[in-house]
Amino acid sequence: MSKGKDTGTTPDTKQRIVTAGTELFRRRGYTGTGMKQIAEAAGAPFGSIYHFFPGGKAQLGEEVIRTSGAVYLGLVAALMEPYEDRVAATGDAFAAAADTLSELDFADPCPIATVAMEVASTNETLRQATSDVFDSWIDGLAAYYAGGGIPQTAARETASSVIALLEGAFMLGRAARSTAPVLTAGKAAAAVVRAALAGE
Amino acid sequence: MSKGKDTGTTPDTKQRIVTAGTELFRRRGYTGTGMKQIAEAAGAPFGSIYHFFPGGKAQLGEEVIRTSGAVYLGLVAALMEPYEDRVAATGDAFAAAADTLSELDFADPCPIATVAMEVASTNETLRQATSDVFDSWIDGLAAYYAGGGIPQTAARETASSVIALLEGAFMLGRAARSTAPVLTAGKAAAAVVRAALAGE
DNA sequence: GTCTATATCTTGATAGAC
DNA sequence: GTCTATCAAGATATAGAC
Repeated sequence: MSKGKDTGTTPDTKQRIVTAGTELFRRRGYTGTGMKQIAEAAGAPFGSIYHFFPGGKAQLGEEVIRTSGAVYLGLVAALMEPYEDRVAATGDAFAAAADTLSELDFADPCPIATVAMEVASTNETLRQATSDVFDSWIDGLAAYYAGGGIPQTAARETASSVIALLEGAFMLGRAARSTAPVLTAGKAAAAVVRAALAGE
Repeated sequence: MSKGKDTGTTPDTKQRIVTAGTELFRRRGYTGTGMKQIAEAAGAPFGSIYHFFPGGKAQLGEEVIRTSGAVYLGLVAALMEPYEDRVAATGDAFAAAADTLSELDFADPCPIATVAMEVASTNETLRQATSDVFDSWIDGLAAYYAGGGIPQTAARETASSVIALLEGAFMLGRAARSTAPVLTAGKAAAAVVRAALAGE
């Protein structure tokens, strides 16, 4: 899975490095995580990181952002699309997110949020990567809302606000070590979707 | 202003250090900012930082969080309380926030958000400080909404969601280098307040 | 209280044996 | 491809002259 052809013999050290990076970044942030910590957590020798990522920390960071972004796009789709009722789906998704938050012991349920804040004004390449990921999520969610009868532009605005609500609620919830802000945001998100369905 | 009695003779190096820390933290984050950078930006000798903050970076970080938290509590109050119409006030506040975002060239308009994400799982003292600040903002905004006729608990939930919406919109806007997510979130926030006023 | 010099540790990254 | 040793530069923090 790491390249075009996979013989099945590779232990895939590279994937373990990406996974370890994802887990550390969401707890300690991008600048707060060292390459040595990642190597150790991945059970990989230090030099292997630079073998697979000659571009160093920035290249690894970008791969972490883009791959976890794609994974979460699929997760959200799988979670919500079974629902016909867009309002109920939105509320339930926030309830599930609240569970995830406490299961992670208040590490960031969003794998790219902390990194996105850190790099927005400091690293143009990584900033663009986080922007692309957020865009893909908004597009996916907008398509789902549009399928429920919300006009295209309104659907995209609704999706943008719902994701903003979720990310902001994660921030408040992590700070307070409480799931309450996320559950409360779920009610607000449902109200936003309801208003959009009613045509503002 | 730095201690109990102020003779007026002090040049107040301490305040310049706190200001420089605030500005750097919102652009480069907590771990991404060095003590040397702060000293240089403050125009203060390096040793002065440890003179005023014997507790080092963590003590400075806490002071930055709590003081800028108090400042922003006052700002928001001054911005919104003149309005009688809670829905219009909320929408206009987001429009003003969008302006600030672009004026800052997409640095974080919220002085503690990036830091809050970084420290939530890594530094209990600083995490508590960010939690206290968010709480104070929610309390202040909740009182304003309650003054408009929203019942106590609903007012606090509304305030929590509005702040989540704002923080999340800042995140999306910074990543995209666009004010659109903030303006869009303003409409959603107005809808949330409107729903609360209508009694859900 | 101001400021410089420095100690100590950790970072990202590289070289090169195997 | 794997792994170790090491580099140069950065970090936080401290000591001590003034």
